[in-house]
Amino acid sequence: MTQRDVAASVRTDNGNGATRERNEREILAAAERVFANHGYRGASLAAIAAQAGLPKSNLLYYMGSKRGLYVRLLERMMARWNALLDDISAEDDPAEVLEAFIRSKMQLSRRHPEGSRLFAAEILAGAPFLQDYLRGDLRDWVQARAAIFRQWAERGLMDPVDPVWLIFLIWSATQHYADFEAQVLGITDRDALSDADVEEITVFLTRMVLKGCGVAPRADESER
Amino acid sequence: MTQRDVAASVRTDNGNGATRERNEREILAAAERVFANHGYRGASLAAIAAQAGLPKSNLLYYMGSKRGLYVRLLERMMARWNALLDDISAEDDPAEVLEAFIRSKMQLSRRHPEGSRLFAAEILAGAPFLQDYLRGDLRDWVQARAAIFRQWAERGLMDPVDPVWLIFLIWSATQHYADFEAQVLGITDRDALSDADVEEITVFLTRMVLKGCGVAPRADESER
DNA sequence: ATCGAAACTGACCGATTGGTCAAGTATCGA
DNA sequence: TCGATACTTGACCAATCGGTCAGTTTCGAT
Repeated sequence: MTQRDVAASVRTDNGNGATRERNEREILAAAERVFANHGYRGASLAAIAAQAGLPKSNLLYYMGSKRGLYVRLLERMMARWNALLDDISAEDDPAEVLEAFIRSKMQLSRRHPEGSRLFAAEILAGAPFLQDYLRGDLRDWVQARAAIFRQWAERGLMDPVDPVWLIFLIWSATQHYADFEAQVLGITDRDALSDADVEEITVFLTRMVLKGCGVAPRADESER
Repeated sequence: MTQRDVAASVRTDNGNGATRERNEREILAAAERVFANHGYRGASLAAIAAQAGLPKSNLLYYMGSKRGLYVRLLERMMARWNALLDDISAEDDPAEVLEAFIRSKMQLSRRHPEGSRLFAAEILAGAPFLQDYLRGDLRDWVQARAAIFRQWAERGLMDPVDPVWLIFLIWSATQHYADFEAQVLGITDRDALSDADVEEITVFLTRMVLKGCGVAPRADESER
């Protein structure tokens, strides 16, 4: 962006790229909802366009094709995911790492429930678009963490549980509140989960996991 | 079943009702696969008919409509689910009950992965067909169990964790291996989960849950 | 004022959707 | 052998699908 362009977009909020940016944001949000509810095949461009308040032709003008739109949404969700995959080392405190892991995963589900459900629908369908990611980057990430968990176990900092099953346990438990939201709300007779609910669940899951695999709680987490 | 139907199926085992039975079984199996992969909207009768090896017209002859077929599959899955919702009382041993709970849920996901994914897709879509079930029978069942868990906690048999979150934890962790099978297999580089894998995961989850909420293991579960 | 590019959209396309229907064939008890 | 019932299926339907395209409007830079 040149300095003049910046000046232009400051001058008027519908400057050069602003229209495109706004419409794309609207389309992506609408598409995420529809794809999350009905999966790739079950989603229709007409439904997405209606949600976005745009003609179908306009939607295709920006996104090119249904497949392109879907892939773009998946990539955005994977980027959010990768953003919280911080590095850890065997020197870190297991309790701190596990709690941060659970908490950040829980917040991702909380902040992007539609994206989480979109991902879930993709996996349910057999991950036709994400095969390479699962067998590549994500597998590497899991194996790296697993190696560190094993070192912790050797040092007696936690029980010698299978690290991969442990990671799956944390993933499933946290993702549940986004993917199965309809079930959670129906059974607990709620309209929505409050921030307090989410915090309570986070604390519950953290305690279950830490105690379950024999990790001593953090120092500042007093017994009660 | 009417009296005439019973008489007919008793008379000859490949008699009148046998053709219907065989075709319906084939159709239901095919439909479960397709609905599980693509959800209600994403599934097409043509795809189901192709999987079942029947013309689409024949499929509709037996099932009446797409909606009717889908509802029938959901009801079949709920029946399987209800079949393992045995009654428990506060006098039972918490460790035994929790282990049986985890084990039977794990086996349900193992034996009927497509049914499990079908259910998951229905919930992902906002449970349009299962709202009443979730807010009725299933809620009652959860609340009944929760009451017993609380009694156990009062008697010091387990930590005073929120029973509902605990039930959701067990549901999500067990269901994960059916619903996210593609992810599990991709990350662990497997073609399928073996019986030994499932047993290992079951033992892992049982130990995590029992230890996590402070339940003493069963007497015959020796320490090692 | 004018020009080029970006944005926009209704009309339209062939393919697929769930579903109907009439015209069969198969199988059975009588 | 015969009528009834269950079963089978290709042809067909209106509606919807993802996508194309030509034509128009909008808008900033000159």
